[in-house]
Amino acid sequence: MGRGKVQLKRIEDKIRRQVTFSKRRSGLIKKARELSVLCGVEVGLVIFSAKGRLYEFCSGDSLGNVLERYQIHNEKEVANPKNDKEHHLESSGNGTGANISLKMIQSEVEAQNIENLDVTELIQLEKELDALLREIRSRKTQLMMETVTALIEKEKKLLEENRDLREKEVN
Amino acid sequence: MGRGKVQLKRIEDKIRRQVTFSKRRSGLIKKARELSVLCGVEVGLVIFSAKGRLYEFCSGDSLGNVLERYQIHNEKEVANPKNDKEHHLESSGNGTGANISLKMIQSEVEAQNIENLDVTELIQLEKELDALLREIRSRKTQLMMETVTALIEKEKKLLEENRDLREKEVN
DNA sequence: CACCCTATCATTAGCCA
DNA sequence: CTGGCTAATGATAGGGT
Repeated sequence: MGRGKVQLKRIEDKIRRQVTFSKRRSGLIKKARELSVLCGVEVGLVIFSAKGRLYEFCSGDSLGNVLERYQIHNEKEVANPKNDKEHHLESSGNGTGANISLKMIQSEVEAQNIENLDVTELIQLEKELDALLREIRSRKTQLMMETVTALIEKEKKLLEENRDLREKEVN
Repeated sequence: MGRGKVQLKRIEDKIRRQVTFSKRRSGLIKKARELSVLCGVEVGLVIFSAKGRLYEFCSGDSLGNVLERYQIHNEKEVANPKNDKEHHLESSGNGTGANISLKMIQSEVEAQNIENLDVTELIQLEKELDALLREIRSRKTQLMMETVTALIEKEKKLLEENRDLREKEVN
């Protein structure tokens, strides 16, 4: 396809490879979806980008058996931080862009049933969700770093305070 | 594709559906192979036919190989935490799987100049490094989570101790 | 079913904004 | 990097063997 014939070997140019990956990845996922819908079969697809990013497609549940491992993997990345956010991380900056976007998207999704959205709207929604996901991941790391730093400082202070109190007790 | 435009819904006619399944299945697998080769990424694909027959494609040796990575990865995540709970951020790095792999790879790379490796060896090396990178990223997250948990617990203890000491002082 | 053919539709490589 | 554009290749529905 395209202007030139395709060689069945690794694309050496980094940029071209990245672009091709992006295009063909979505194409492959589309094909997988079509196969599962048209033929009513279960399809599972996982793609690891060179940078270790995971892209996946899954048509049904029984296949979830196979892909469960990946979902477990995802849960560890997504679910765990969430718990701790409620637990301890909430002290740092909130009202972030992610939160705002999330609310906007949630209301958008609630406002009109997804079934009623056309392709353009779905693509737009998809983009927003993708961007949000990236933002969330980045934010997650940032928050965890801040939390660790804060906790270490707090620990230092408490240790000092503690030492002082002990000294007083001795006197 | 083909003589008629395609509808994005299940093909009702059994025969047509079966034929389409057969054709598109091979097409999908071909696309998956192309993506993995052209872009040098790992792709895993499983297709369950209506009768439960399994068709699969994997960029490496077997689909299990790709999935195995996560199993191994998960086992390590479950088995290791005990060792590292005591450590803080600064005291990381001991005989983890990642380190062992790293040493192996480092010695491998040092032993023979990269320039002298052939494509097969380079692909193998690439896979190892890719797997290692993913492992490291996951491990990073895990360690940070553990660190946060440990620090929170330590903070609790210190606060209690602190309170006790203050009470003593009052008396 | 599997393979062959071919008109048509679908995907995409290369470019550019 | 993200999004069109277009030419050209690639995939495939329908039909035959």
